[in-house]
Amino acid sequence: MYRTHTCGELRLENAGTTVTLAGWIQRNRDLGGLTFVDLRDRYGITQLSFNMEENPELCLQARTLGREFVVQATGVVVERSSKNKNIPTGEIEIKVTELTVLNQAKTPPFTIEDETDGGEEIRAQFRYLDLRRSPIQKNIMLRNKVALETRKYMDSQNFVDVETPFLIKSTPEGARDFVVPSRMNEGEFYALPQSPQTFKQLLMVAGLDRYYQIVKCFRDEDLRADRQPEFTQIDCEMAFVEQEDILNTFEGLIKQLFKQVKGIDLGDFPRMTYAEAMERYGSDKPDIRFGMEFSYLNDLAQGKGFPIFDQAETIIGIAAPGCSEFTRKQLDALTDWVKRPQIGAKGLVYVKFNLDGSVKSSVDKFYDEATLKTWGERSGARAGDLMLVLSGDLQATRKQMNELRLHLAAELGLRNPEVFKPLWVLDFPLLEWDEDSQRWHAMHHPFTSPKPEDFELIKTDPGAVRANAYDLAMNGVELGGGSIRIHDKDLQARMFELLGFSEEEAQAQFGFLMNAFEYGAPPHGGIAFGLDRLVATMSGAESIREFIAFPKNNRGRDVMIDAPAPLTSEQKKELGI
RNA sequence: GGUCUGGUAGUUCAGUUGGUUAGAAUACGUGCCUGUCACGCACGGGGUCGCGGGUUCGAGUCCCGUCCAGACCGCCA
Repeated sequence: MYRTHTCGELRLENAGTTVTLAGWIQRNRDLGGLTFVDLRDRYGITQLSFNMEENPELCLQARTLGREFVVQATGVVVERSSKNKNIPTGEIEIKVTELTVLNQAKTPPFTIEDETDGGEEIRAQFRYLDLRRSPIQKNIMLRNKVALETRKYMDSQNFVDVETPFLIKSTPEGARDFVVPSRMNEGEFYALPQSPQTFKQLLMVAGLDRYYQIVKCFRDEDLRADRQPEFTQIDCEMAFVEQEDILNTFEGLIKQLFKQVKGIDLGDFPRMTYAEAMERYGSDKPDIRFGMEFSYLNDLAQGKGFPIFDQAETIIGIAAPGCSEFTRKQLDALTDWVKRPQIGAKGLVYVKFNLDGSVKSSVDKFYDEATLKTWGERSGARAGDLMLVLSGDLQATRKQMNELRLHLAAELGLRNPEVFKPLWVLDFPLLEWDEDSQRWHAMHHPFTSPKPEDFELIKTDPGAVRANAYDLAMNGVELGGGSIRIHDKDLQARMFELLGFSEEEAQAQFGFLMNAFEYGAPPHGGIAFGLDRLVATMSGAESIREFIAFPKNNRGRDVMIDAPAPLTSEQKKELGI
């Protein structure tokens, strides 16, 4: 037996018992006559003690233990004469009588401690060492807990876990596919699924009624802190449901997860239409932990001789609480920030509502104090607040102001990682116009059903058609989204037509689905949550990489195994590529 | 495809206006030390300043190119 206990469980009440522990050497403190060794495993750290007078041979051996050696130690649990209040095992130590080095270790390239000295690159390269660190292990275990509680909830709601294939067919809609050459069908390729979308719909046609899967999805697109080429979804589909049923079922899931995993009661989730979210926050995933909502100032700011505003389609202001004391330097920094190419604003107007009641703005030349105060009233600015105003084309200005709002809130500490504010965003547009290909694209995917009452608009004003599609946003992050699907063959065919598919193309690519719809497809709908993002959000983190055991870097490389890598010419020949 | 930031000891970083032998902390090695827990003290080894080119009497420092890393825009049904 390698161990009788873990390194995290022994307490004062265990004193006097003989135990055997096994783990990694965290640190070695050689005091001359005494040597203390911290032994670490997943569960914690326990101190081993060695005394030169009592057992010189063993003490000399202990001095040779290097960082990350794997050792087994047997000894008696004793109360420490000087205790360490900072760790749970700090009242005891093991007076070692037997010590075995199970494996030696090279000095690791960075310290295996909570606050490591290693940078991202070196930690990625030695990911198995980074994973020894407690904060990362906590993330991985949190992920496990979320997955486990998800399965419990889904099971309690009668969902069936069904595996769907990874080797499927490439489709032109949506993200780029990862492709896999077929050896047995030379010149032909599988694609890895961007999501199990069509399969879960077929499972509804099959009568499985309630499906879920915690499943890898693959998208060959550029990476971000919150985007990996392979990521995990909690993928779900239900038959004989309306939107309301789905929202309730999965509001229940997220509530349950926060309750079980974080001990947090989220309460009922507020709802907002897409149109309202865009109007009030300029985002389809607004962070509603703080205010600073948009106010539209066209009627108050135009016609007063300020040409920039007079020529603008939209003028949007937000009130930053308590920021009237911002210095010239701070305001310049904000202006530079919005003028960066990534944001692309032309400039930034400010209005300071000073605590003494006076008003100072960068456009005092054009607007008197009374006018500026009407702006303040509309935006809800109070004495001590700073109003920031952007103008221009409606869509661009909303987008810019959204970025500014989030940036400023982060600087002001308003994006509190301990606070969780879910929000259902409803009634997404069915379609969006794509300038590059000069055609309509499905905003969600081509299987999303339009709202019946907007149906007639498909011919006259496709962009105005709303879909039975919904997202769950939390703290400015899109946690998941879904829709009620089309289950009628003719409607699905019309949708493909609208998206620019010829009948032949539609049949070739999605014929299996439309054919299935001819054999009794029930009304159905579903949703999918990004597990990586969900877990990161629950931890108050923005990057999902620390919640994935073996993530890719920002160029899609695994720097530990050095993938992707070239194939040998023999392999390529065999694959016919 | 683009924007920005960075690359100097094993690691994290500093390096002034271009100027002597490139530093600190930590890690590592050796020695001393009986209650440490980021132990302490002393000594020591450790550098292709990412790579290539250019300017200059002289480049870690300036210029051009390139590679790598990170964040973002585009992209992500």
